[in-house]
Amino acid sequence: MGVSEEQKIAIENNRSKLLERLKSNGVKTNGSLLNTTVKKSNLNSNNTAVLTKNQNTIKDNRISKPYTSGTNNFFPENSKRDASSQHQVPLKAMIRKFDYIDYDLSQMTDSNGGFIDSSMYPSNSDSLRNKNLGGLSSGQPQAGMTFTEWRIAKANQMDRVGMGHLYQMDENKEQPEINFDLAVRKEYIMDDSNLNVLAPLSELPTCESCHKSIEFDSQLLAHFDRKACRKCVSLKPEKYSLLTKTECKQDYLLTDPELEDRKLFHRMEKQNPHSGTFSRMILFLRDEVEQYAFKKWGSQDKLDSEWARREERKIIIKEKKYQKQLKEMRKKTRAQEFTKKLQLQKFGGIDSSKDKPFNCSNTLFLFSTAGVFLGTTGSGETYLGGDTFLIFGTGCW
Amino acid sequence: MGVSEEQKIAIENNRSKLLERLKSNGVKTNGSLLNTTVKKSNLNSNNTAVLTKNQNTIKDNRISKPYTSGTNNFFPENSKRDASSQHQVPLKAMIRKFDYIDYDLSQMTDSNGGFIDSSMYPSNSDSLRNKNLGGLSSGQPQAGMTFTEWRIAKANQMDRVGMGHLYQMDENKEQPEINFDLAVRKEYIMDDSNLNVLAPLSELPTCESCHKSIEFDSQLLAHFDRKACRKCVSLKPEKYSLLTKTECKQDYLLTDPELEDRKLFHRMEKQNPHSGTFSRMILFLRDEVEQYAFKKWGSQDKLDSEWARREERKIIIKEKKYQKQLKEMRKKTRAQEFTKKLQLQKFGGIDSSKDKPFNCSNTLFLFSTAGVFLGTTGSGETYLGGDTFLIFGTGCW
DNA sequence: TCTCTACGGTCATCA
DNA sequence: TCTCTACGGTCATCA
Repeated sequence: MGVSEEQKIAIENNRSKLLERLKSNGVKTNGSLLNTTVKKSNLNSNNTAVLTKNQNTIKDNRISKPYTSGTNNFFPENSKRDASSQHQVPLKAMIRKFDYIDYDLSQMTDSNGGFIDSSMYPSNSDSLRNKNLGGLSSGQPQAGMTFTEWRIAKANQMDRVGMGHLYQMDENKEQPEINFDLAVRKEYIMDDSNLNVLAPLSELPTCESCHKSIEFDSQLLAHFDRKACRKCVSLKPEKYSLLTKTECKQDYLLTDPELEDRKLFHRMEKQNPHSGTFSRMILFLRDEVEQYAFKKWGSQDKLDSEWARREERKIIIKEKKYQKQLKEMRKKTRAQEFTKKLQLQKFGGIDSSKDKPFNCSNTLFLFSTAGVFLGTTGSGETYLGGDTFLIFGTGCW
Repeated sequence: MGVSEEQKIAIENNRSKLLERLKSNGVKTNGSLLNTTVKKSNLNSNNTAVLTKNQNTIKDNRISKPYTSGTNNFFPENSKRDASSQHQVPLKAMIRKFDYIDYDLSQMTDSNGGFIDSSMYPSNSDSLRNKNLGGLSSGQPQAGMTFTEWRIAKANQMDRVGMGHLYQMDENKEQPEINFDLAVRKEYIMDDSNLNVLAPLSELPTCESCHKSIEFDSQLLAHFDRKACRKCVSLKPEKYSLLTKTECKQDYLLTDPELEDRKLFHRMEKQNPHSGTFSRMILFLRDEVEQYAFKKWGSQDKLDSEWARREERKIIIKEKKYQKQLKEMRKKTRAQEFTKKLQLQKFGGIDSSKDKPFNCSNTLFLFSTAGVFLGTTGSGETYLGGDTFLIFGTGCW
């Protein structure tokens, strides 16, 4: 439908009102990082509001308060076992299947050629997802692993359920010079006898982001196969922050099947912050998700406009619903009033010429469903609440 | 919205037109059984048609050409191995897992207390669905079965994939006096040494429908645990006919999760009539489905009215879509015409006073989005194709 | 700082 | 005489 001048003005008004509201709710409209996402409640207005299409704003809404992967469970300073520092209410304990089941036959996949799953053997795992230690789909220690691999896999299990270290470290003990992060990369720093024979610095891989640090965020390394130092991780949330599954769906318009596809994204599971008995929270790496989403929707701009389109649509639908309810209400109220007035006229002594209940001051213009103009009602006719005409029918007018 | 007199007349017209069409398509509107269901194509009209609410008609549409369970695989006269008598095109062979896998570990259910599944032992199967032989969820022969039970289960497997008998019978051989149906009920007719010691007739159970026959439709017995003779089965399709899953969804408004719930309905699986490699066709007993649907929707009437409501809705939505397309088309055409005329006026020598392309003979009444009457356009103004006004806004008129 | 599945509908696609 | 899952959305409910 085309938009009249008057509508344009109304829309502009609404647009600026919305922007005001967003700002007052803590959403910044410049390029800096945001403290709040645009929540439903912010947009849930009864006015038909048009969303700003400013790219920065939309993008920034997406890169809102992130999960940083900086909370590194391998480091002693973060090794508090319970999550009470983050959550005021103590969480219910988590039920962890691998505590009492080592081999879950029900998780075996039917390969339609017997039940030998080549992915059980690391030497066979040539696919993208199996290539790295953190990506072993079950997170369980598997056959054919070295002890170090097993230890990492076990740590991943722990990470996944938010339980911290496999071997709890002494908090007072001084941090060893070679920390777990480096120990992980045994091919570089340890020989077969497990002695520390640190290779020359020039041969060590460095942070993918600053290309300086040789100490990596082990959570990122273990779960997402990315070598980045903790500093870069915390400084670049637009790349390294973690998103919940729900956020991925909302902000990047990904679907459940996509997010469930282990070949598409790495994932890290954590205890659900609401309760340990609830479904686990699933975290994705923004960088991976964003890359995929941009490809899926064609470009960042296309994703953004699709996002805006849907938000607008939501508002319009809400608006329509609201108007409908309002109309229903009004109809009902009028019918009640009408009945009351009738009763009063019948039984009371009201001067009906003074107090006609349903006279409309405006003339009604009657159209048939075909859009043909039928005529007008006389001024002062009684309006009984039913919709007696329709416009926008099939015909030409 | 209320309906004007003119609309009422149009609706009545459409209703009678629809009825004509339904009749000419072989859908009877009296109480007898139908040969055709009301297919989408029948209802797929561009007019806003109102469906008849005649209960018999709706019900009869539901009890349309049924799958009878009369094709009894236990009887020699029906023992043609392939389905070529029914299908002109030979079907592709079916892939049957149980031909090469005896125990499918991937089908094991995680009981969260180890993997001992009590339903594997018939003595433990006290639930409604496990109580009967046909209901063993996997259809596979299970541990602890007697040979007869195993034979029935095996026959069910065969039924399920539409492959007929386990032991093919000689078609020329005379039918034995005691047929398979009776043999199944060994507790009545056989002693432990498997000799035929037919019990007195008075002690045998009889058909649940006519209470006379002692020979039951074995398909119905095996899959649906119902003791009814083949005559009754074929005479009472409103009870004993079988419905595909798709039909259950369409006609009884059941959902996938309901139909997948093995505790709710018995089921029988057959080879997909389109191809053996497609997903198996799943058949349900109308009696069970109907009982459940009536309970689900409150009553038969409520189910019927819900069905009608949805059909009407579908038509209305189609109608709207069509009108929208039409309007789009017209708009486009007008724009093209307009351009053409302009070009002609510019370059040709047309008398524009005679041939004004877009003058509307009717006056336009302009409303704001708030429903406020703004005024009228002068007669003869040019209409440029955009919708320049909206009615039914928020205000009072 | 949540996740899953249900609902209503429609659809193509494939199996 | 088919079935399944995908899509878009919304929701309550429960976990």
